[in-house]
Amino acid sequence: MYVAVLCELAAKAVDQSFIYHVPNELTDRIKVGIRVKIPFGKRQIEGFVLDITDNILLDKEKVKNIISIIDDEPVLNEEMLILGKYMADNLLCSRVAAYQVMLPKALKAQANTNIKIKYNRYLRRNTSTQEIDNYISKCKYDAQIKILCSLKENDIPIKKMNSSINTILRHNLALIVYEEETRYKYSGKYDYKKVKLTMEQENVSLAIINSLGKANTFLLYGVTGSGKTEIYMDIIEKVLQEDKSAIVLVPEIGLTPQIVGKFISRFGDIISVLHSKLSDSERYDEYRKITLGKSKIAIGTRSAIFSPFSSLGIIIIDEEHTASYKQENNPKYNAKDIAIWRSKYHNCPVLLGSATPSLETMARAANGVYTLLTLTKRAGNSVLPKVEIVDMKREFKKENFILSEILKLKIKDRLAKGEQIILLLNRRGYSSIISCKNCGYVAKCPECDITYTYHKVSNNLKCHYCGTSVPMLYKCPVCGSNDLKDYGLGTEKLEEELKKLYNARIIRMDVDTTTKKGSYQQIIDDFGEYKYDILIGTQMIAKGLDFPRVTLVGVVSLDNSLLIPDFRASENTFQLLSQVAGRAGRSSREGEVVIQTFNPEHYSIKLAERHNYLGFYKEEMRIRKMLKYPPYYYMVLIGISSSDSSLALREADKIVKYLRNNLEHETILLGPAAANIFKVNRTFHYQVIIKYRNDQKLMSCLKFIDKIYQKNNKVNIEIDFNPVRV
DNA sequence: AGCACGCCGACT
DNA sequence: GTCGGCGTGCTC
Repeated sequence: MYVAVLCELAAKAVDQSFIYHVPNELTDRIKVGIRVKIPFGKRQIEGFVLDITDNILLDKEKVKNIISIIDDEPVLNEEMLILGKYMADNLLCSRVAAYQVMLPKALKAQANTNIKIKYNRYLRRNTSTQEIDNYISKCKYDAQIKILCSLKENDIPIKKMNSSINTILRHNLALIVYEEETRYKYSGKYDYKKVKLTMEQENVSLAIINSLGKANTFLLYGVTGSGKTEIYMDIIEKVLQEDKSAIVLVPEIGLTPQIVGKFISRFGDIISVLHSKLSDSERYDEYRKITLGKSKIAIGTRSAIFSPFSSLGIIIIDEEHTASYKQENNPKYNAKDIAIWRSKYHNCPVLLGSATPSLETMARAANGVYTLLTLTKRAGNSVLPKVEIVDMKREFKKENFILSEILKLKIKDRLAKGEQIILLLNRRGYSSIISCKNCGYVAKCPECDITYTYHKVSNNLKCHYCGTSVPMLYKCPVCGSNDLKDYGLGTEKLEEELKKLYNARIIRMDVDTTTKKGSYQQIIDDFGEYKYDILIGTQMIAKGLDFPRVTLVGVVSLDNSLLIPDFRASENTFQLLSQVAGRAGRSSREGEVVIQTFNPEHYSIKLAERHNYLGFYKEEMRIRKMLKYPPYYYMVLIGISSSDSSLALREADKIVKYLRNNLEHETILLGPAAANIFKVNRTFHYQVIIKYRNDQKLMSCLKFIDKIYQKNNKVNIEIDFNPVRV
């Protein structure tokens, strides 16, 4: 017997199967999808068995024996094997990289870890209670009697053996059993009560329930607070009745801790929770619950889309517009695409939910590619908060550099009333942007409508889409002001300012206060328990939070978001504002939102103020069409990097030339241009953007380029299909 | 990826 | 004369 083995090495040079002979004593344990240990050159590595055969074309002298078998049961099932091939072909990643990303660390090839199943030891009754009572009546040891009495009712967990237990075992009254432990324990609240769906919710739910068993993609467009989670659970209940399983993707489980509690309360212990804050052992346990059939529902972040259920009934992607569904390193997959692929494999629907759908998704719904379902009403009787826009240009003249007059007053007012405040400060852009603090003018590339980035070395402004540059500006071309500099305001500075102004309890939440496991939850819990008055944070606090005591949300600086040199800057800003607005006033107390900006007239702000998603969609689509951006055009980004800056640029030029000569004429090529982050760890990054509608030659050209640069160890290239951050 | 082979410069 | 630099090529 011979096997085709895919070795663990992610290098594309070895992304092919290698043939090994299986010694007779191992043949009955070989299955497709298991891992085996193999000799590879002078080394010993692991690999996945892709195929089993008795006939090989290779010279039998050359074929080596496998060393050992690692798994009793396959770690890759048939669906995963096919899906990995699809990913490799469509994302231009190696097959191993595709398989590895599907598996928890404990099951990856050459995991090199010591992640083991944890067993708990129990003492279990092995005879009738009658017989135990008989024994007790004759027994003279209190320790034994105590154990036996509770043994009549329940199994007893055993940490250490002792003579009493040994005696009980010797008399055949009990036996030792081992049970698998799941190390992850949900520690949140269980205050969920099932509610009756409204008419509107009921109709949406029914539309999807009626199409269970068919591969169809739905967009559920529903305003914040319209009770999408209730609908998800209603559908899942039906799916479970049909003995099928469900996957629910959420942007970041830490952001929506309540959802897990709701699901456990309603469905019990048939849930696997999968997210980035789990330890490797916890993740392994949650994953095992799925493969063993103990779990019927997986709730998790991006990679939970690979949950290996044998029979999927529905895939739900909540907050579908979120960028985190796209993996930014290899393999650069989008969980939405994987969801749709799996829905076809399992014949089940995909449900994409959002209050602010991505333009791509909404456009597909508008074209009938996806089925559009709408929720217009907020559940309960809460109303959307009042939004107020503050022009920071005027505030600057009054020397209010951080907080505007009105926001200061409102904070004071809420503190006096014993209500809570959330202040949002966007993460600063990594590149330096030139905008006028006097009139709001922003330096942008006229062709790409992308903010220019200031480059210190060459002292000029560059467009990192098309690569053109203009001289540095010192005077605003609109109002003549000299105040063009980029000012930076961080969460720490804001905290300082607040401490100066108020006697309030302030907590800060950003990347460096939340890296530790559980610290995020701690902050959320503390704020929820009113241990603080003001929560300051980056956009991570915008999502999914639900604090009834919060009545004021202040967006301290919106412009960082608006000015990011990305064609989705407006879309992201609109989504952020809508998200934030949905946070305030979730209870009976009415909420208010104050937005501070230098661009108060910007359409994404104006339309967010009026909670007008469809208006924003229309306006943004018009611009995308004009500038030939997605969803009107598809996009591919080729990143070219090298420690030698001029070599990288030369190769990038070569790539553009090659593509220009080989792609369809209507395909648009932009660049090479300096990437958004030009220099990282002594490597210089350039990028080329391809915009296309229907280019039959594209894939083969990209495969060709990919192959060429595999052999080049001075220049590295990366290909990103439909990038989410450009 | 890693390991060996191989062909040129600076040393005891 | 040798030690070691890292370019190229192979791994069933």
